[in-house]
This record gives sequence, structure tokens and C-alpha cells, in this order.
Amino acid sequence: MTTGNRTEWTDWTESLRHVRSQSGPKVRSTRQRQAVVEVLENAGDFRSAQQLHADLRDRGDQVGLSTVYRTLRSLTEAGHIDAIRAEDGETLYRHCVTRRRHHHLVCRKCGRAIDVPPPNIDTWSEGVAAETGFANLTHRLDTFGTCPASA
Amino acid sequence: MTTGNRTEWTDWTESLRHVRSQSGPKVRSTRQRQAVVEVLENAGDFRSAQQLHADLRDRGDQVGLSTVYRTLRSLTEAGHIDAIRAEDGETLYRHCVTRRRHHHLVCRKCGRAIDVPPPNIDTWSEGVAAETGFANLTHRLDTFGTCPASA
DNA sequence: ATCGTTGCAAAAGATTTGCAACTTC
DNA sequence: GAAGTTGCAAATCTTTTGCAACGAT
Repeated sequence: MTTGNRTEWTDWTESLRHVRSQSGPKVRSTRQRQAVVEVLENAGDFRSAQQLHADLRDRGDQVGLSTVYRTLRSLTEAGHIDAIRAEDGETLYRHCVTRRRHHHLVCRKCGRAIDVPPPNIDTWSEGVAAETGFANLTHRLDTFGTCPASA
Repeated sequence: MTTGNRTEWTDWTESLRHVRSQSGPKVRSTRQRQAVVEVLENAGDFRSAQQLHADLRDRGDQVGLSTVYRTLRSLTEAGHIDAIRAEDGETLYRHCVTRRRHHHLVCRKCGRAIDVPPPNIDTWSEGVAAETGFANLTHRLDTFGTCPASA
């Protein structure tokens, strides 16, 4: 797990600005947004907006729930964080560690998630493309299980 | 398309009964449940509970929304229908054409979905389980592409 | 008659939004 | 001081649930 390099996220405002600049309002750096990003970064795992809100409160940062939602949405749209849907429908967010293609193994009980190497799907994928005529295939593979600690 | 062959779904009660019989109440055949299954069968594509409820109304079948939800849930748990989550969080249901494990290839443009055979992921999966210690792994593989008709 | 089912309305949860007050640039 | 942000409460939206009436076996 790469925790040393902070340059990965310190420029999130910059990125947001870049993404939105095409046809949107300016992006400002605020205490709240920094806090959300930080807590998400520290968590490492996937966390729901509500969990993050609680995390912030625990840390002593007072941030409105709506702001948490708004920030997470912006960051997701900007491609700065990952968002997946839990089996129960909640949306879980996670600081995007790598740009590389990767998949997640999420614990059903504690929500902890780890990155797993992708299975070798390419051959299958090409086969599917050839048989169906579909082009530009992309995948989203979510794996769920029970982690040792929660068993 | 209402094909002449009804045997595909006429035994859903039987299957529900079988699944639940291990430790559940008896399952009764009612006008409402038949209607839900029929309308789902006729739709072919993935539809939300709300859409199905509207479809029923359009057909002249008066079925409570709660009943639609309850029925869909039972059928899903019984493995009789497929359920996936749309990107906006809604749950979409679809009559399960095949019993075998399968995945969906969804067209980005027209939304049409077709079943595709699963890639051979088991070996990978076992490897992941072994390395991570996670148990009872399940996957959700969604594949997106552009179908020939929409290209 | 028994007991699963239904429908309604109310409840629950997650997320969004209107708007006045408040920051940041 | 202009324009983006925040926080609160109220509003949405999907899905679940309590409960009395109902219907299948």
C-alpha cells in the first residue's frame, strides 16, 4: 500500500479545476474539501458518504453531510476517486491509488477492500467482441467475500 | 413477445417452494405473482420495479407496488430472475433465460443487454481466495460496449 | 379454518436541493 | 465584492414494513 507519496492527491483541486474548466464554475479550496479528501485518503478502504461523515466528526472536523456528498460527487466525476455500489445499494468511495486497471475485493461484513490483480480476461473479451460484434469493451469486476478478520 | 411456451415460467411457484422449503413458509400462487412474472417475461430486457408496476397498470393488472417489490425479491432470492444495479442505484430485474451462470454485456448507447458466457475466472478466484484469506467469493462482472446496431 | 398474501400508508435510508449566510480569490 | 461553498432542513426516490383485510389450500 502506497502511503508515502502525497503528491498523488495534494493537487486534487488542480485536477478538479482542470476537469471542470471546460464548461463549469471555478473550484475553490476549502477546509471542508481538504478534510474530506484527507479522511478518505487515511481510510484507504472503501467507505460510504455517511461513514466518512462520521469519520470527520470523530476527527473533530465539522463538515455538513451535504457537503460530504457534494464533494464526493465532484471528485467522482473528476475521476479522482473510485465509486462502487455495495450489494445493499450504498455507494462506496475510495481514494484512487493507482491509475492502472485494478479490481476490488470487498468484505461483505466489515467493508474493507483490497486491490486484487485482474484475472486474465482479455482472451475471453476478444472472443465475446468477435461473437457479438460489440466494440470497445470495458469491464467492471467487483468481487465480494468474507475477510479472515470478520469470519 | 408472448411465446406459446409457458412451461418456462409456469413452474416458478414450484421452484420458489423448493428453495424456501428448507426453512420457510409455503408459497401460494396468486394472480399478482403470475402477473409480475408474465410482465417481466414479456419485457425481456432489464426493468425496474417501478417500471414493472407501471407495465402492470398499463396491462390492466392492478397490483400493489409493495407486492411487486416483494415478489421480485423472492424471485431474486430464489434465483429465478436476475438483478443488477443500474449506475444510478436502481435495481433492475430481468427474467432469467438460462440457469447457468452468466454475465451481461450492456450496450453503452442503446442500453440493450445480452447474456454472455462467463470467462473462466475460477482459477483466478481460487488463487485470490488463497492469497487473501477471503471466503465465499462472489463476483459481479459487468461488461460494457457498443453494439453493432448503435455503432 | 389456517396461514400465506395483499395493499395501503407510513417508515426507513440514501442522496439531492433550495436558499440564506459565509468564505475564498 | 463577486462568485463559489456551506449547512440546514425539506424534498426526492427507491425500497421496506406494520397491520388489518383477503384469498388460497
